[in-house]
This record gives sequence, structure tokens and C-alpha cells, in this order.
Amino acid sequence: MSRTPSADRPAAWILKSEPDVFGIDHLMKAKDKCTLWDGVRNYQARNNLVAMQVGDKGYFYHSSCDLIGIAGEVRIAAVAVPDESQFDSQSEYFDAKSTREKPRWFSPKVQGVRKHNGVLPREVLAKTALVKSQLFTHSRLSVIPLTAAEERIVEKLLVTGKLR
DNA sequence: GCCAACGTTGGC
DNA sequence: GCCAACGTTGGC
Repeated sequence: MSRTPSADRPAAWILKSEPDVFGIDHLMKAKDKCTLWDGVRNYQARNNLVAMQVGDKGYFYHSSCDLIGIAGEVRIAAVAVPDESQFDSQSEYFDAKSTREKPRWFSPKVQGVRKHNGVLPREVLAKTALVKSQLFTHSRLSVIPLTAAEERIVEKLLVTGKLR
């Protein structure tokens, strides 16, 4: 996986999580507001996690819940390291085909920046050009890159108070 | 709880 | 290498 600097890199990421399991509140209360983003077991999402660089911006997205949408902002605090849970036979994320020499799954360190003053609902995002983003075209992908134009749309919606 | 989308697995 | 079966995700 190459790490080409700036130009064609995403302007921001969307990180999905179920708030009942781990939501923005959990992140903001964590030590240093940091967590290792583990448990992702999808190759496309994995590739996105590995492409993340320190300082990258992300949006914390609540999925599979009452109020689906963007709930906060995060930043990447450290590049991805092998996801420990893949080696743990007791873990639900255990992967028997993964080895320490050749890990399959990786976890960047994600730090909470802020919890928004409400949730920017998915249905609001759906009314914008974001319908063309992978958030909508790849509904099951849990780690999603945003272009600069897409990020601007999100920022605008946040500023204009489309929160619920 | 249902179901569509879609990624993964395994038989051939 | 194809493709049917199966499992999972996630919106509704």
C-alpha cells in the first residue's frame, strides 16, 4: 500500500460505529480521547484504515441506531498497527488465518476532537451531492473516504445547523 | 424483525 | 476460475 503525499488523498474519512457498542460519547471519555479502531474485517475498509495518516480528519458516524448520522469529529493520532484482536482466539474478531508475521487487519489510533451539538442526520446528507459518495453507494462499507468537495458539504451542513 | 446489498467461502 | 450458498451489514 503506497502512501502518496497529499494530492490524491481523501480530504477526510467517515468512520462508522454503532453508538450502543462504541459511540462518540465513549470516545470522548476514553483516555486521551483515543482508541484503536479495531474489529474491522473487510478488505476495502482495511485498505482505507491503512491509508490514514497522522492528522487526517474524520467524522464519527453513528450507524444502526435511532438517529443515524455524523455525531462528531475525530483525527488520526497514529497510523495503523496490527489489530491485536485478530491474534486472540478468545476474541470475536479472531482470525485463524492471520499471523504475527503477516497480519491481515490493522488499527489506526483515533482521537476525539469534538462531539457535535447534535447529529447531522443521514437523511440530510442524502439530500446533497453526498448521495454520490461511498457513504451511499457502498452502504455496507464502514470506513469511507471523502473528497474535498464532499467534506465541504459536510462542513457547510454543520455550520448551518442542520443538526438534530 | 425484515430484507437488500454485497463480501466470502467452498464445491466443482 | 466460476458461481451458488451463505453470512453480515446496516437502513428502514
